[in-house]
Amino acid sequence: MSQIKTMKELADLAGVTTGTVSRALSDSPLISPKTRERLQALAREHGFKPNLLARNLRTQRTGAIGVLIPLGHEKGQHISDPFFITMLGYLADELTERGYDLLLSRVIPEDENWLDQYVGSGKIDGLIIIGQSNQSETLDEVAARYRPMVVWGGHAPGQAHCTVGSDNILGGEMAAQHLIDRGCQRIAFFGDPQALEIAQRLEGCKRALARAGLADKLTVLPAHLVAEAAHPDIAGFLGSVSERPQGIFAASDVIAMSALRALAEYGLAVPGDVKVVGYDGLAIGEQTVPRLTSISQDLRLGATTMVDLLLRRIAGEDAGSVVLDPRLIVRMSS
Amino acid sequence: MSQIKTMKELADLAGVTTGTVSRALSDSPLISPKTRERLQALAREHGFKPNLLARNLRTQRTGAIGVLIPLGHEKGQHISDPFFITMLGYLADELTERGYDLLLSRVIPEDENWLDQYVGSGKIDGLIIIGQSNQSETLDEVAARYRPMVVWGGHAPGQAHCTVGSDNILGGEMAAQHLIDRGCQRIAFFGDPQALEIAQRLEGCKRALARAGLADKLTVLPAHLVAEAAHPDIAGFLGSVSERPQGIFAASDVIAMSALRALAEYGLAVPGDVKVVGYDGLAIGEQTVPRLTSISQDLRLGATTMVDLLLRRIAGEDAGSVVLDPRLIVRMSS
DNA sequence: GCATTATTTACAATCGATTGCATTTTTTGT
DNA sequence: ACAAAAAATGCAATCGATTGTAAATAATGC
Repeated sequence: MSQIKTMKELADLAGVTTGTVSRALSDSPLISPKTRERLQALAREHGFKPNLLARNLRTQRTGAIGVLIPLGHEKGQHISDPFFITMLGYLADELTERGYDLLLSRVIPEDENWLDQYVGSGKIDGLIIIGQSNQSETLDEVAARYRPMVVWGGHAPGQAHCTVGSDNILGGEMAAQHLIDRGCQRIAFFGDPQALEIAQRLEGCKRALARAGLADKLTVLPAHLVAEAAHPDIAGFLGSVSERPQGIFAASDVIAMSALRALAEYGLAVPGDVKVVGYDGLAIGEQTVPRLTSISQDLRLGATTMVDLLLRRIAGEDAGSVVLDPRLIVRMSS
Repeated sequence: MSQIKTMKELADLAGVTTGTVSRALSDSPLISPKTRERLQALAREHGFKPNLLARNLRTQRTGAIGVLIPLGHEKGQHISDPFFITMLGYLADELTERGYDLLLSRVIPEDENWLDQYVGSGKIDGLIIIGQSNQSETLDEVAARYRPMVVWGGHAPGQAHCTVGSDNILGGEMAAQHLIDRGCQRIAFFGDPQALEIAQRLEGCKRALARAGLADKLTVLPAHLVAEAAHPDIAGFLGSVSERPQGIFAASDVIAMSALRALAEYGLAVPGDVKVVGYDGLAIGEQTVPRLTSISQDLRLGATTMVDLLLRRIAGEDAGSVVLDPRLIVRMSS
């Protein structure tokens, strides 16, 4: 049995034209059930798979969604970052469920118009960007002319691009309030407020502290987001402060894990000596010792929502930003 | 300035034909420097990006490499598994560096000929598969007719598909020998030997134990690969065994992390009461408490090697399997 | 200055499928 | 059995680029 590569070959073999084959294989009602089945059987028998490029060129859709992270302020951050990776996994599940493929490309931050590499190249039907980093202006600018784009991150008033993310201010407030409830007075915030989301979490943290009259007890350590880079930041901090914090609010679970490790190295008990709260609610927090208390963002819901919005925008609808509720997950570290 | 979408438009604007534009933009020597620069400037000015689908259809290459995991024996395993994700990150880095995109699609294990979804659909130039699971036969079969395919995993004699992976038998031997060197007698192996790689690691483990005359001291627990599923397996095991093992060799770092957690819950000190060695050498092992001793597979090198082999196979060369050296990384858990 | 060669550019086929419209075949009504 | 309506198929343009070949223009030699 010769291998059938194109519709033309299959059509010749069956004594019909490619048009008929095309319709038969796509279950068009214009075709008689008899020939439809005959052609489908023939296609199956010869293992014929239509060339998707040709189909896509004709139908003007690719069936692929681009996913990327802009790493503006944090060069060292790798695609293998747990948060990104978790989100990527959910997106992959969600997109494939809906018949889309996921096209992952690395962003070269040096390139001025990095977004245009994707947009308009015809390779993707839409774009999901994970994390704004410090690229909000670029995103706003592109959003003006490219509609099918959804961004994971913080939502700020006046923002032109469509975002999905948790209420970072509320989440920050919840984390700080939890530490306060647990009896902490001196609180340290680990995270670099250059990124919008982290700035918002810090903002919420400050609000809770102010309400409790503890505004002057806050220390902010602009720790890196990458685990390897965060650890020395944190170890250095713990070694140098005169008054050890009673509670640590880490702006991400990855930072929190570095904090747990550094604390263990200093012989400090968690939650006995120091209580720790992370942010993200990653699965990895279940595996730390002690298991990590965290402000959970429902990333699965986040992924679903992003895909939802994106498909609606692809369909021409003008779907707007969504803010999700953060949730406190109390485990063993607080 | 109107938006130029196609070459035809640009050609009309410049008063030439699409052929000329095409050659000008691809720096063909058939074009005069003068018109080349004029057209390139015009293209830049109007932000023209050629449609990649059309190009790909014509040139018969897509510039994308498919990446997938077959999850034959472990349905619950998710794309967000740390090992897969780490490998994915390296692959993404490596592929994009060489100008390829990475197309990630989920595999539906129910579908009989899942591989044909990719192969021959014209969407990808080559395929990288991470982990053989229990699908070795399928892979062999497809490898016979589809050349540009490379698989991460164990290499077995008589295997038709091209693999890259560490020497799992040697790695298993190293892990067990390390535990023996540390004074362990009773050793437990955590991992399900259904998968080829894990079976090989167990084999190496057995060899080392036999050499030390400890062959009868081995217990095998076929723990799941997924962290959430592995934990109950392990906790149950620790709760039920009469003689607690002195050393644990976990077939993956993810399993090892579950073990660390379970041990902590049972009040057992690591490495005091029980010593633990993982496999993979994932970055996450740096963040556990205590930091995890592991048999490291150089995943970055692995990714580079896979891409190398794949591109050579795409070029028609008949590149064969590669076995990498495992390396023992001693941290704090042993 | 004219024939000849070297450069440039235009023309048109091609990649492999989809789809509106024309045409043929089948079915229905009477 | 024949006209009219309905269903099935064929025809050919199309998506947007690439590329071999032919044609037009410019450069060279004598």
